[in-house]
Amino acid sequence: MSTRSWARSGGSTPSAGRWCISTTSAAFKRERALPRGVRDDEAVEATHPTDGVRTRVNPTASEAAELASDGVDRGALVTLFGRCTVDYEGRAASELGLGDRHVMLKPDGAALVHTDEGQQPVNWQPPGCEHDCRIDDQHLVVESHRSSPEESLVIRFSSVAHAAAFAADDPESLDVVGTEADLKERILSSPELVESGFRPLATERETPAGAVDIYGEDRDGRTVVLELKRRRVGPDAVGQLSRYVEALQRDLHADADVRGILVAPSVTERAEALLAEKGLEFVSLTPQGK
Amino acid sequence: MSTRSWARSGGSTPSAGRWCISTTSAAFKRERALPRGVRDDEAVEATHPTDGVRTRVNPTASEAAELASDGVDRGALVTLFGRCTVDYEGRAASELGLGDRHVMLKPDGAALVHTDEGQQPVNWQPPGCEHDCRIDDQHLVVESHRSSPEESLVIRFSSVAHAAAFAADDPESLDVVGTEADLKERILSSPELVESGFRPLATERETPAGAVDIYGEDRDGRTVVLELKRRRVGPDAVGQLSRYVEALQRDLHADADVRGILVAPSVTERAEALLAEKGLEFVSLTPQGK
DNA sequence: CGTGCCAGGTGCCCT
DNA sequence: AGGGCACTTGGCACG
Repeated sequence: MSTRSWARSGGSTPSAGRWCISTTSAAFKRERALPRGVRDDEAVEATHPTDGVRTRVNPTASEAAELASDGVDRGALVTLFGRCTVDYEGRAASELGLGDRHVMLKPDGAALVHTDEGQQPVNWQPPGCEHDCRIDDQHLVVESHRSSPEESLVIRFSSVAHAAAFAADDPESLDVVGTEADLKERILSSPELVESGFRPLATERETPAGAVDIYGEDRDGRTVVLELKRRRVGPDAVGQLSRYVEALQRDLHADADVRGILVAPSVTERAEALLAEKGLEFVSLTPQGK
Repeated sequence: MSTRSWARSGGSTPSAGRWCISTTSAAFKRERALPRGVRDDEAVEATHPTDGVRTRVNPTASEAAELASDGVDRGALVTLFGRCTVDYEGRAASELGLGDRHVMLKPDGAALVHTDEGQQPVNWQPPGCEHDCRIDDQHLVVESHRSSPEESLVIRFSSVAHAAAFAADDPESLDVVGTEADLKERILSSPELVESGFRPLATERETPAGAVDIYGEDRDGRTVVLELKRRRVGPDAVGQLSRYVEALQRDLHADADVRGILVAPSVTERAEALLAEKGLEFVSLTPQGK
């Protein structure tokens, strides 16, 4: 009943992963023709473009384990819903008593345990894990494990209300607008937004303290360091800018006059006080038209 | 077809949420007796302890919308799998073309869109949203919306391969070991781990720059500020400690001698350089027995 | 509600 | 593999 993740052994490139998944869809249909001696509350065959679904309601532990193991083996996205306990040990350790949760096993090795509350999973495992679905003492046990760091997630079901395996084909990638990168582009194409006469000279300029977002000169030829934030900032951003300014002052000359400007939609009160204390400046700018 | 979230209107306390959900389970059973003129590939009735599951494979858009809307209304955890586009607009904005994804709508108003890759959802909405499941131009459209900030997530399905609603009862809370709080407890009960003669005087002591993790005195009566981190730290933590030390030096007396000690498993090279530069110290400690 | 900060943060890019 | 940092960060605790 041990399982193997295609996504890991098949290669880490997205295209390889996608290929696995599209073949999975066909494999699903072949599999369905086989008599398995199980109740047919599985997925009905469909001509739907999105095919490749295996489902089971209130399965036995064995049925759930078979479906989950098979799905993992085929590179499907597997979901389980039922009453379970969850134990994690790795960078930290955690215990979670019996309750109803939704478990998702991804073909890239990620595992997610969701309760009915919160955006974040109550427990998880990052991509790159091995999913193992087995029967232990008549119950379904799902274990996701990885090395470096050594981490293991063990989900013990007392009952499974639903098990499903989905063959997913997703060629698209997300396109986001309104990030810090957009703010950078905006400033580079319209430097006067920072102040009249500002000339950007480099981005990601390296200093002993790290890379500066935008490095340039003001109208008087003084060195200017910009730290960009896409949202309202607190003291941490001031510390970051301060480190860069100090590093550049050391790096250039002892008497170098380096201006540091924090560019963000707004600053908190404490951050503003820190800015004043360090002799740093602030310019209000937002990524997009907002 | 508009929906309403029980978890939001019913109150924000966990116990209230749980009460809603347990009643939901009963409501599910009542509902199931009603003839609805739909194919019965829904969940079979079961005596299983984890009950309250409605499932539909390859539903029509209307069937999926009905199941999802009904589930949301009843405070269930709703999942959809199918081919869809996703548009988000709020703090930022994003577009995602057609692909197979898994959508989860939680009774607390959270929404998650997962592809077959990655631990993180490709799109999401935090708790507190209103989920709306409707038919638009023959297709299922799910919209999760919230105000303050104004944010909306729109999922347009070209086809739905699977729809499900789960009544979840989860009375347990997660117990984690190995956090910064554990490290704090460890130091408070064994201050000599930091250094011989160290005496903690306060935790979360307020300074103009923020609250100090542990505040105390060394064997010579000098003020000591501890900044704790559960894992290996970078320059940010040094900046944090530095801010506290500077603030305390100002706050006490101009000539106050304040020591700053970073307590963590280890530090990066650049962080170590920053520590030396600022005259701060480092003590290696880990939350648990690790 | 905003401010500040931890998190098993995750993800991305770089060396 | 490790470092540095952005993120629609999320989540919590506190004023």
